[in-house]
Amino acid sequence: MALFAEVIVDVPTLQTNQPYSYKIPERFEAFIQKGMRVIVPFGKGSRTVQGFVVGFSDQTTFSGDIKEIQSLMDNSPVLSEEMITLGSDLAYQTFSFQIKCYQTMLPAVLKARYVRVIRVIDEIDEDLLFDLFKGKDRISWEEAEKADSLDIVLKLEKENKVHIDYLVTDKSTVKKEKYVRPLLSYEHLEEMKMGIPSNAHKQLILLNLLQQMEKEEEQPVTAFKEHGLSLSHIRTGEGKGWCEVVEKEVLRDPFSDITFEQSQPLSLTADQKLAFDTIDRAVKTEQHEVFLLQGVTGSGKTEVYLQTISEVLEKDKGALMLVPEIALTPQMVERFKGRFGDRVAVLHSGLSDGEKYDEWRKIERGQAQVVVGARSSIFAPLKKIGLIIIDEEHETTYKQEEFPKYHARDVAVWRGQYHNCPVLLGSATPSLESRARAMKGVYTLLELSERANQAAMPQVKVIDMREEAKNGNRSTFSDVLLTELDKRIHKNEQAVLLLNRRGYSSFVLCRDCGYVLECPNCDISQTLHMDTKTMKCHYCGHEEGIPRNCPICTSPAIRYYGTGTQKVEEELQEYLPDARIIRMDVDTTRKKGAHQKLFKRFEQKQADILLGTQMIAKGLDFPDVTLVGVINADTSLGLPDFRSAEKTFQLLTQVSGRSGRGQKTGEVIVQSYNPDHYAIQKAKHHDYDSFFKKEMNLRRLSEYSPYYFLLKLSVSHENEMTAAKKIHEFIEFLKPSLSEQAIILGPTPKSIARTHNRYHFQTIIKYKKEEKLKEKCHELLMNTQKEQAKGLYISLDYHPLDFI
DNA sequence: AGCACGCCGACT
DNA sequence: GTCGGCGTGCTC
Repeated sequence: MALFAEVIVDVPTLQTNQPYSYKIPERFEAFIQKGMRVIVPFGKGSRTVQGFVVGFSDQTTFSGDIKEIQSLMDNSPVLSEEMITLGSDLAYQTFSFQIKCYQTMLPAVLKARYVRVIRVIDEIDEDLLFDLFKGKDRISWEEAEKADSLDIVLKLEKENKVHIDYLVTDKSTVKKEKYVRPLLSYEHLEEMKMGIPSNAHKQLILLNLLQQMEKEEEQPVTAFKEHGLSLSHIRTGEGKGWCEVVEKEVLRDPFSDITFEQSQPLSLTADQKLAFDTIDRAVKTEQHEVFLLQGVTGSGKTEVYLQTISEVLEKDKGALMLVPEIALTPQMVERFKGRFGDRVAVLHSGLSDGEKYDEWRKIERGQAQVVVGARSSIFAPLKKIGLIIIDEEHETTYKQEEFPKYHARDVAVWRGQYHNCPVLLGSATPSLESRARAMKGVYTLLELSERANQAAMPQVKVIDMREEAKNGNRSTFSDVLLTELDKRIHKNEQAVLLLNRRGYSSFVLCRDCGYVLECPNCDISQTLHMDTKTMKCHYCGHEEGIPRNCPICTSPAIRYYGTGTQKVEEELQEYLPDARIIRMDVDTTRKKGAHQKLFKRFEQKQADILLGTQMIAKGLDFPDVTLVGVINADTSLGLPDFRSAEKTFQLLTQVSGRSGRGQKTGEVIVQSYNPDHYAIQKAKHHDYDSFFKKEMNLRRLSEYSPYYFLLKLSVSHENEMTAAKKIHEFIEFLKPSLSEQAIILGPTPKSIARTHNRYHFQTIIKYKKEEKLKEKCHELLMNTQKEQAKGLYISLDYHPLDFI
């Protein structure tokens, strides 16, 4: 047996971001395993913290006294060998702490909770005992804090009158249910009937029910309650030795009250079959390969997923499928549960922590082999993975914006390599990065170019809002859109209206010519800052005055652009008084399950128009929707982001795909002040390929991804000068190790330059190949530990998606 | 993070 | 003289 356990402790700092050696007490020798959570003493006092055992060793270089592990928190490991390695890799790649990675990979309930308890161990002053301890022998740290008596407590501790216990627990609760078990045989129970009073009806019922069971068979107490028996009735029987009540561990099933209709595999189109065969070959030969499945909206990507997963299950392996949170609709869950039944575990944000934990255990124990879920499901504890799918791979929600700032796609590829299994990226509108990789042969491209049910792609009309303005229509809606909406209401068909409100930044747009003010250096939109009354570029910091007239057409109608959903709804109701409208935005969907309810209402045709933001663009399948309207296509074009055209194209394509899914052909109306913009024109013609070509060319010229990689460095401090000085200093530190090719944008104050009384600055490094950059960044973080401890905040984001 | 050690100002 | 302020450095 190894002498020491190597433990990653729950102290998220750089200095402690390494394994610590602990002695293994004899009593744990037989039980301790890699990947278990342990409680260890840490630091000078008697503080204890949670830790993860990541390895064992027979010797240690540490010269000080080595402490012992205090206790084990698990009976079996919560982290597999794979997860231990993945966590430490992830920490390095994302500039994060190992402990944070492990915590992110596990259900929230397994995270440590720390409780400090003050316990009286010697005679103390009676008044004090009464005042502070209320006559008890212990109180919690929080109670003492509330009573403002921490100074007294610390004094008492010095005098050895009280002891402070550091307790480590977690929030994991295993749900238990009570079961009844007869202890007597049928005949024996029959005899018992003689002995009870004639008016003891409940007892008689109980005896009868017990007689219907085999001896020692178990039935839940709830089954007895249906016959009018309470727990106390059963307890009486228990007292008489007829039966006993036992507790059994059960898994919460969030879908227990829903029955899923069994669904059968559909026959595949030629395209689908080809895609299926190609992926299936990689599954069968256990080859790691990344596939990009590019299929137009409605081309049946999901059916390809389902059938490939079936093959994976045949091989006795598991499959992992990631979808964006908002696409995790009951419709989607139904399709998976319908095909694979109980073998599916679903992880989404609507579940309680306890429910998530149970789904996690179901996977861990091998009771579920198919996992469907949002971003963090990429860490699902499947032991043998045969396939990983990322649906809507272009979605930005796959990148976590908090530490660790990981991208699920990168983790998917990592796990795919580990398990020797294919990774399948699916989208109607792949990110430029993925498509470019497919062109270079890094990924294998598979295409589905036709809709599965032979339905035609919807007709897209682009309405020039400048013309509308010229004709005196200054409202949110064009005449054409209103007319078409009215038609739908009378034909008893439905419409979806998208209010494009991507991001929160404001920009200025010319209402006469559609011009958006751009940065002369960075080719991205400038953002309006009312505090300084200027236009600013978020990338390089360029700043200029707010234009009074359009620099292109000299019109004075150049102004701030943006509208709220509620305002739009009111306006729409005015124009169409008979329309039944469902509004979906953050306000109406805040409550748990509100989302589903609203969709259900729309599905049951209790409304004519579904008006909403981004959340209505994805994955919905309503056969009676024959019109999709995009109210303001320009909002996403004006984003201060070099991906604004790509995001606009994706959004328009996705939302157009909602129209004409049934038998009737669909129509799409896009309102814009920039009707000729290529993102809008290419979306209109459903032409991904030529959009890709055009956008790639622009990216090459403006030196952005996928031609360049990006790294974002953010610094903040309560003192503006310090923050500014430091970020310059850090750039100077990194610069010498960069090649000629690298380009540094900024530094610049962030759009919200001051939050929580801190000043934020950021800089973006564009580069092609910098072998030493990552290492140098780690060096930077190590060198600045002291300053970081003194309130200087440094954050590095590898492949950032967010520049605001 | 949290705690102890350590070196300077206003009190019993 | 001491109590206690929070600056600094370490935690197997």
